[in-house]
Amino acid sequence: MPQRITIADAARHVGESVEIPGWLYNLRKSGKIVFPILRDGTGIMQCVALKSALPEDVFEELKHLTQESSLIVRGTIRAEPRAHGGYEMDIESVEILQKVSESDPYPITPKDHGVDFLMDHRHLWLRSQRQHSIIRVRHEIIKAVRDYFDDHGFTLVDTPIFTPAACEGTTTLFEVNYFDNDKAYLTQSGQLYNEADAMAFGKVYCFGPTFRAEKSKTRRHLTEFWMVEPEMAYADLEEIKRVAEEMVIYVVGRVLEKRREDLKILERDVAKLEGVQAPFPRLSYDEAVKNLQQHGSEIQWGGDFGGGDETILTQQFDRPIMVDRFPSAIKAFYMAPDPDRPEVALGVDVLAPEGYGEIIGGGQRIHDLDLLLRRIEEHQLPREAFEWYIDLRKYGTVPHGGFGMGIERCVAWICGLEHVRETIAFPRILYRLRP
RNA sequence: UCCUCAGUAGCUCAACGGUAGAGCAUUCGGCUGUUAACCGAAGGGUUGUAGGUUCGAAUCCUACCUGAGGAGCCA
Repeated sequence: MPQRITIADAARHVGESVEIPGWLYNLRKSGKIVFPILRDGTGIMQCVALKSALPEDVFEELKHLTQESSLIVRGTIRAEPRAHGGYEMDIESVEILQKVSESDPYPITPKDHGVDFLMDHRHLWLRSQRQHSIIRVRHEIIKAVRDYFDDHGFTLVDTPIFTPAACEGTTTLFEVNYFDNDKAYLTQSGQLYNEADAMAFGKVYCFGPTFRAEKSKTRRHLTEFWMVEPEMAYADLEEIKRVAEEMVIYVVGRVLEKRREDLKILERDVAKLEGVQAPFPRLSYDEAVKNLQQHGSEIQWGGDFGGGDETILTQQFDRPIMVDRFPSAIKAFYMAPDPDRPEVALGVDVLAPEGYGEIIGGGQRIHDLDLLLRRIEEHQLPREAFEWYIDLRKYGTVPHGGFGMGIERCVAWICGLEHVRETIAFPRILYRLRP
């Protein structure tokens, strides 16, 4: 039996007789020679079958093979400059596991398709080259994020998905009716639990899915998305900004190092990613508002940025920017106020360049017991639900904070995608639950 | 939730008041180096649904359904 290899490994088996299990990606034929294009999940490789070199029935079978039929090809690997990827297999024999029916052919052809059709066939769309590249970049981003935190003294302490109380507004929560005496919700953030974990371990992070029942129908929103959230005890806003900047630079660098081929398939302008270096421009909210007004925005001090505002702001820079000290009034109850200017909060947003918008939001949390109690009251939150959270301010409270980074927005930015729906295998967006 | 746009062959689109068409996919034929291969032929349609205007509607009008883009909200 020949050795079984993958297409990604083909270069190391030149001249050897091997077998590759896979699927038929495409087939080109020209009389007495056919070129089956094989994919196996690790890559795509052209094979060559000559009528004169094969038994009649094998050649005929191959000639009529349909797209996405499953097969094992056996033959010899050869370096071939005419083939994409530089290697080719001279087919000696094939084993067809299943021939896709001609009467019900594979729906995704090598030609163009519309968004609706592709989304309805997402389970098959994942087989195409472009989707492979995106998912591989996503994998690298997640691995780089984990490596960054693992190598900088953070402990992974994951937080629950079912939560009894809201982290932010209650209008955007998914309610779950299961627990007898309590309403439960799907988490929108692990942050509150992260704070407890940080008081136990110092530096922690969580990484998992989060859920937002927002009626958002834009290219930047998913109802279910993945978020990484670090939280640090004894950290102030400047430290939080430093870590966010360092992590983003590390992640972008890793993708450039390991997944350059995929960025090429995605036709990403890597020069734009190579420019992602320290220091990121830092603006205060005050400066950002002034800047936006000068560029024709209607924004007034006290208001939140609109989608257009983020674009105006980020277009002026060649790398992500950090905007801090937003008005406390538009931020969550737990945000620490600036001691010198209580009307602004010690929060920071990181905005990606090229119009990709907010990828990180974070800041310093309130660590003073009395102030936290006051804020819970002002926001009319049920104190009972927050008793455990309040405890963190009773037993050895310290300045602390962290941030959350949305993985899908980060993938969309690094890959240069128009829409976040391609950044996850099975996206959940408004009005779309299937497949 | 609101605003805008779009639904025609399996897919991508054309026809914009007067006989519904092309490319790809599928089938058959041709081609020994193709690169979304190419060349020839065939099959494939209640034009999203319901109603209306008209001698005549894919085309104009109304409602609904589905999708896309955007707004608000957010990562």
